[in-house]
Amino acid sequence: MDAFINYCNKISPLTAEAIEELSSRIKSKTFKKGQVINKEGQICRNFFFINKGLVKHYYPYKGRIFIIRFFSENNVFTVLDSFIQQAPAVFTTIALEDTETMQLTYNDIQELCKRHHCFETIIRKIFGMAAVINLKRIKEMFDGDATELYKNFEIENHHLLQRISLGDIASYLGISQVTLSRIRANP
Amino acid sequence: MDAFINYCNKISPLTAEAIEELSSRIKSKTFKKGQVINKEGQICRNFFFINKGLVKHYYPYKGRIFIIRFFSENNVFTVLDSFIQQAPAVFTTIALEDTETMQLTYNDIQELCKRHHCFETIIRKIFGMAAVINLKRIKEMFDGDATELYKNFEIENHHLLQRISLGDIASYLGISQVTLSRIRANP
DNA sequence: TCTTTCTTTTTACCTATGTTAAAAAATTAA
DNA sequence: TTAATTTTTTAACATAGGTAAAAAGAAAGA
Repeated sequence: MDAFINYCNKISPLTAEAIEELSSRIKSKTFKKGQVINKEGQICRNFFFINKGLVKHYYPYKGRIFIIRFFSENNVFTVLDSFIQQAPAVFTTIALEDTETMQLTYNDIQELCKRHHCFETIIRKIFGMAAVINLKRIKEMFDGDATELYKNFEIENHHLLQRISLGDIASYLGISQVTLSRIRANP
Repeated sequence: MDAFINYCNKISPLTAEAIEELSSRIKSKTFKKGQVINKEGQICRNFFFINKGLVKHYYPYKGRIFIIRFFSENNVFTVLDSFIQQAPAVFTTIALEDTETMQLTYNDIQELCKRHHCFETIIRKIFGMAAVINLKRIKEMFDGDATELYKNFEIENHHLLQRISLGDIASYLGISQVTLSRIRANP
């Protein structure tokens, strides 16, 4: 829990009262490797902070899967569209490793934002950063051919390279496993 | 200006004081068709509301251009990454039609957020929506082949179809003009 | 109205990447 | 350690869509 409060404080300072209320609301929850955290069609009612582990967030389409993003320790995540609109998710989220999280419900976030301006500031900044990250992802998807996409991924996600399978990297880049294997063979 | 206040109030109510301060800070600015609003490399210092007109937001890469998004009347826009981080933009924004906007500076937004919790709530929601829209765009980019991408675009942007050139639509979909022309020929 | 410029379509050709299937390698379980 | 399962590589083939260039059409300026 301290890790999350720390994470928040780095973004913008929390008052003592906000920390107290936050602490009383936040709950911990762990997921086993391979466990579904939120399935498509299901409303995502929680906002997570990852203490430890790795998660993939994907879009199942015509039998293939397309990975939107990976989330790892010391980051927040939620099924953004589903959470914000409290509507069924089009994405599925599953744990790629045993994962420990802290969570706040939709209602917790609403109440904390309403009661503590300092917390609303933090959420505003988190949402802003999420928008920027998604924007960057759109840009990257345009960046040239499969080889360039992979080179880019290697640079941007160096720290995760060994933890993610080739198949999942291919799904993230929107190319086939075979193509990615070819790229690795002829660098 | 009323249009923007209206837009805000629909998201979450503003107090009278917030409206007053907002009114005193907001400025109007118009752009001629083809005029650059913000160029890559340049820091975007403003947050815009479009009263009238159409804008394209693109990523110039290796001689080609890739359009991230179109913005039209009754919507806010800014070069999100550049604005939030006050860092040089990687995108360029230009007016596709004569465009009338209202604008607030980075500093205006910071001050308004700090002084009026109600305004911070609105910005939080706007950023949240921006993140969701970008997420949706990522998803759409995975949606099948060029033909499906175009069908999708036709549905989602029906109201803009007649205002955007074939070349720009192709740039938005990440396909060549020739391919799009082929698609239109063989529906 | 005629000319110039910009946009869209068509044609021809080529290459990157998808698909399917099978072999090889690596990881996990027994 | 061996067996079972999963992941990665390799090969052969098919094709969607890219590039370049020219023709046709539409819009803008003189």
